[in-house]
Amino acid sequence: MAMKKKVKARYDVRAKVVKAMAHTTRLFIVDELAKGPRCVCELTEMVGDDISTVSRHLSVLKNAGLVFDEKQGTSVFYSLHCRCILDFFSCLESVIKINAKEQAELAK
Amino acid sequence: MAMKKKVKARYDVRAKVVKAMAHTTRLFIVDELAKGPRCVCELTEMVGDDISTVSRHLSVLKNAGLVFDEKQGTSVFYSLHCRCILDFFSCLESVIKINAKEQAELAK
DNA sequence: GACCTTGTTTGCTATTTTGCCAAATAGCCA
DNA sequence: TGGCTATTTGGCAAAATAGCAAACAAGGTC
Repeated sequence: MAMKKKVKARYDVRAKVVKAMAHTTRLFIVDELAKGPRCVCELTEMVGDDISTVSRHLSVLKNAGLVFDEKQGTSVFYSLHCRCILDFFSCLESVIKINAKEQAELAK
Repeated sequence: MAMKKKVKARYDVRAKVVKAMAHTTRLFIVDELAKGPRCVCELTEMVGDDISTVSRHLSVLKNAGLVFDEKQGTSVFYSLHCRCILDFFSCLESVIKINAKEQAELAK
């Protein structure tokens, strides 16, 4: 009658990862971490939100298994867990480009 | 001081697409549409939610430019706008697999 | 037209997500 | 130890989402 439990569970796992990415700031952070490890205060500086907010975003990403952290002195450096996340961005760009083209088409 | 407007705008556009995918049911729907066009009632049957809920999910996907709809008699068929969305799933699976492996490693 | 069937929209409530501030924690250094 | 810096966590209010049910719309059929 409804989505089977097993099937639902599979999509739940996927959704967890997608949800972790589903925020402007977190997308920015992931992209930034692609360039290398960054500490919370560096990211905070770039993002411009309160440090507690940035820390919270990072914990969301960490919780989804997208990043990991390492303590170095009093700082905490975050890194991408797996560069395959970056494929996301190319997927995204394709979708966005195609939509833009479509939009332009309709505007004619 | 904060993320520059232009940069933020770019990530906002991306986030909109990711957010549209950030739901168990919507991920399921996208995957199902990969197999071909489906009408709302078919999807409703599979998902098991109220038809109004499914309709709303579809409008979210449509609004993000991920799907489009065509009326056929009294039914409305939805289709994937661009198959490149499916690359998302392979990205997701990579991430999930790697995390699972890591988990197993830690459990040792 | 009356009446289905299929979908969309609206109203409403419940839940989740955001993001700031303040308090708590942890590592350094004097 | 005290004080300073970097980060996390708890509390809380505002905003966004989710999902049901009822009202509404649009195509068919008789």
